Order: sequence, then structure tokens, then C-alpha cells
Amino acid sequence: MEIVAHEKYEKIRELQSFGIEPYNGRFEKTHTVSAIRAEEPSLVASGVRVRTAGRLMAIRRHGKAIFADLQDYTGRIQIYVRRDILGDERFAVFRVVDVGDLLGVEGEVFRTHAGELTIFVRDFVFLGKCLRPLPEKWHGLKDVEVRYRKRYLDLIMNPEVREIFVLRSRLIQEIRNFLDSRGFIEVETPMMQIIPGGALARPFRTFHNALGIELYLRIAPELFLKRLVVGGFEKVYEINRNFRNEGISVRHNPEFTMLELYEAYGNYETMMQLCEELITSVVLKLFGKYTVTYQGMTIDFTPPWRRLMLPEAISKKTGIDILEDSLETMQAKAKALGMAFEETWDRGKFVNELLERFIQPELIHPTFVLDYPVEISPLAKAKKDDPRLAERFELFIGREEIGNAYSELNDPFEQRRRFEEQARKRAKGDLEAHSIDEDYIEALEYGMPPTGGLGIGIDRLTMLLTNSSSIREVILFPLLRPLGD
RNA sequence: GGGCCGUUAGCUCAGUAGGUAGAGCACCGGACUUUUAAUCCGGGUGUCGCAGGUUCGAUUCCUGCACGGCUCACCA
Repeated sequence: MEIVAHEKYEKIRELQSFGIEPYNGRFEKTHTVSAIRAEEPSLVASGVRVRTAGRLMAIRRHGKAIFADLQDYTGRIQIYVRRDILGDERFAVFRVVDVGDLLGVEGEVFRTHAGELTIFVRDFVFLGKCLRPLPEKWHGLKDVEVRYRKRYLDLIMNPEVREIFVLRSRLIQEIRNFLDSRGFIEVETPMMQIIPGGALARPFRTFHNALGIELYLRIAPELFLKRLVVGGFEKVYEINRNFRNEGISVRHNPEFTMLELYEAYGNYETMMQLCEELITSVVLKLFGKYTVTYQGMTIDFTPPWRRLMLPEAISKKTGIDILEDSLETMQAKAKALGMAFEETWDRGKFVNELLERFIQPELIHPTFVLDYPVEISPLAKAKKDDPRLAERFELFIGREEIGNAYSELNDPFEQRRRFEEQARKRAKGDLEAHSIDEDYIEALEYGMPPTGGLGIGIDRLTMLLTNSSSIREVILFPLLRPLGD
């Protein structure tokens, strides 16, 4: 800092010699930049003075006049400063203004000879000194690592990055609007849990000093939200962070945002309906149409969405009957297909792999994949006509898994059996197996209505809607290794 | 965790078949009252990611490490 900012410190001294405070207080705006542009005709005609503020992104000095570009969160506008208007002393202050400085200006709006909408500055206030040079004005900031580590610079320099996060915000807002309009209430459930449940994943551990107990960051809010359904909240949702102690990749961040919602007296069929309506209505609100381009694919959200029965789909694609074939037969067939597998895989794991390898790559447009094996769905109700399958679906869009839903298992006896099965897997070393949650079973013993539940990955949905190939592009501060010395 | 690639000025990037390095923008000094990648004149501001090795000499070659990207694995 000492070297980089040395000249800038000189400028602060110079500013102070003019009696200028380099880090000023409140500035009252009459307009944002976009408001000035929107109101241009009346502002220009009336000659009324506007007050706005932002960061100087470029300065063009012309002796006794200066042009500069002022950027706020709504856009950029040119300002025009003249010595004969401000007077010698005020104008001299502009000699020490740098690109990156924060400035408030007041003046009337006009069009230059070149046709550029411009603020004719009558007065200005120095609001904040920038001590470091901004990245290059033309090429901007491209270094991906720096963009993530110093997201503020990324946001200053790259308007398309700002737009991604504005869209993310609007997306979440529209989801809330939709659910609120349908009578859902939003709740917050524990991030720190005694027993991490609701998903098959490895948790982060932490410790509470006063209680002297180990706690886990939640891997899902599911079991708490369902306790609320037991409590009579018939339509609840939560949009919040989950934490999973797993690898980092272009589609995995250790903390990520999930929407989970539960509707009493529904099931996975009603969840399919709700899911389709939710996402299509949000897409329509955000884009005014049903098609979105993602990584060269045109994704069509027009309902109704395709429904694919998983056992049939896999059988058609691979000849493997995931219900009737023995594990040995499945392995033999997989070998014949040239698919790598491990002897330790059980039926559920095998099905998952078959889905990922053979089905998922073809799921461009929104597709519900239904009827998953119960073994990998320990919290889902089994189908009445075939108890080997769960009343469950996953939603795939653009080859990515976006959502997961099921008819919630509300039979405490069956839930206990499922937990015990998971416990056996855990005993055999499966670190992702679900823990037994006695307190949750007790809640079920009070009676949970038949319920449909749905989870939607907000980050991945945002990726789809912003054409982002990495999850880090839609998370403001993705987890990175700390820099070494 | 494996493989491949990258790391040079504040930023975007060149470059040195081994002799401590350049461009544009930014920045500094000067000129300029309608410019907008302003223009014109002058100025290079650097631990070439870090640590070792080879060498008379390493930013360059070798090894290890760090961080990042892509990818495979893991992973819902």
C-alpha cells in the first residue's frame, strides 16, 4: 500500500491544503444516473439542477475545462467542469481528482455537440478518495482469481457482472412473490444442528463452547421445515444457505443457496405442478418469454414439461432393468456398455450413475425424472403399487440437476426403518448416509399430514438464467483458498 | 486427490534459443474551453508467484511449493 498509494497520499495532503475533506459525509441525490436519462427531456428543457453522485471512471482534461465519466449503480453519465464556472480555486481542486474517486455533483443537464448527455457542473463535493489505481479502462479486470478475491473491483469494472447479481436478486424476489401470493410463509430454521439431516452429504463440524457440544452446519433444512408442517404451518418455505463438506467445482460451492418448500396435503404430483408454475412464471417475469440461451443451448421453458420415468428411461437406453436385474446382472451389462463401476456400489448408487452417464446429458429442456429407488430416498414415501420406488422426482434443465422433490414420508414406523437402513450403511463406512434423528421421528409420531416437498438450487438456476458456466460467477464471494505468503 | 495449462508494471498482455525486461492503458510533469479508448510533448514506476538446484551468470533450464483455470475423480 505504501508504494502504490504514495502519490495519492500527496493528493490527500493537497486536498486538505484546499480545505477539502477527502472522506466526506452524506450527500443528498435528487437523481440516479438512470433517472437523469429517463427524465432528460424535462430536465434539459427546464434547466433545473440535479444532484447525483458516483465514482469517476474516466477523466479527460482540456486545460480550462474537464470532462469526466461518473458511474453509479444504475449507469454512467458524463460531467463537464469549467474553470470560468467554478472559479480558479474550486477548479484547481479538480487537478487532484483521480479516476476512482467518489464525487457528488450538482448542475444542469445538457447535450454536448457530440450528442452526449452531460451534467454541466455548478458545484461538486469530494466524497471519497481512491488510493489505488483502478484496472485498465478498456480491457477491464479479467484475471478470474482477482475478480473473485476482490469482487468489489469486478463489480466496479464489469457491468455484466453487476447484471448477473441484479438478476439473481430479482429471481429470488420473484420466487418470494410467487410463493407469498400462494399463501406460503417464509421461515428460518437452524443453520447449526445437533444432527445434520435432510440430505445425503458430509457436513461441516463446529463447536459450541458454552454448551460444550459439537454442532454441524446444516446440509439441508428439510427435517426442521417438516417439523413446522407437523406444527400446522401448511405452506412453508425457506431460501437460505446449505453447507456441504465436499469438493469444489464449477457446479459446487461448499455453501450454496436452496429454496425448500413444503405443502401439506400435497404430494410429488402437486409439487411437479407447483415447480413448473413457479419456474415458468419467474422466467416469464424476468425475460418476457419462455426461452433462454445457456452455453449454446436454447432452453425452452414452455409448459407442460416432459416427464421421464427413470426405470423405463434407463432400460431403453442401456437394457438394464434397475428393478428386476440382480446387481451382478447390472454389473455385467454395464461392463458390456463400457461403463466403469465399482464393486461396492449398491443398487441406488448404480442407478444414480446410470442416470448421470446415460440420461442426464440429453436433458436440455426442463424435464422431470421420476420414480427413484427408495434406497437413495430415505425421506420419501414409497409408491403404493411398487414399494421399490419412491414418489420422487428430480428436475433437470440444461443437463443440470436443478430440483428435487417427493411425497414426504409421514409414517414414523417406516421412517424409523429407513433411518436404520441408513445407519447400517453408515456403519459400513458410508459417510453420506443419513443419521438417525429420534427427535424427528417423535415429531412424526404426533402426525404429519401427507405433504409434498420441493427443493430448488438457487445458484444453479441462476447459472442457467445468466448463461454462467461456473457457479462462482453467480456467488458474490465464492470460497477460494487463502493466498499464501 | 490425478492430469494439463497459467502466474512478467496498478490493469491487459508481449518477450528473453540463459547476460536482471517491453507495449498500450493507468500514473507523473507540461500544453489545450465540447472531449468521450480525447489529442500533443516528456518520463518506465518491476522481488518476472515463492524456495531451492544447475550455471561465471536464472525471469528464462530443472525440482519442489503456493494460488488459479480447465478436466477427471470425489460429490446430489
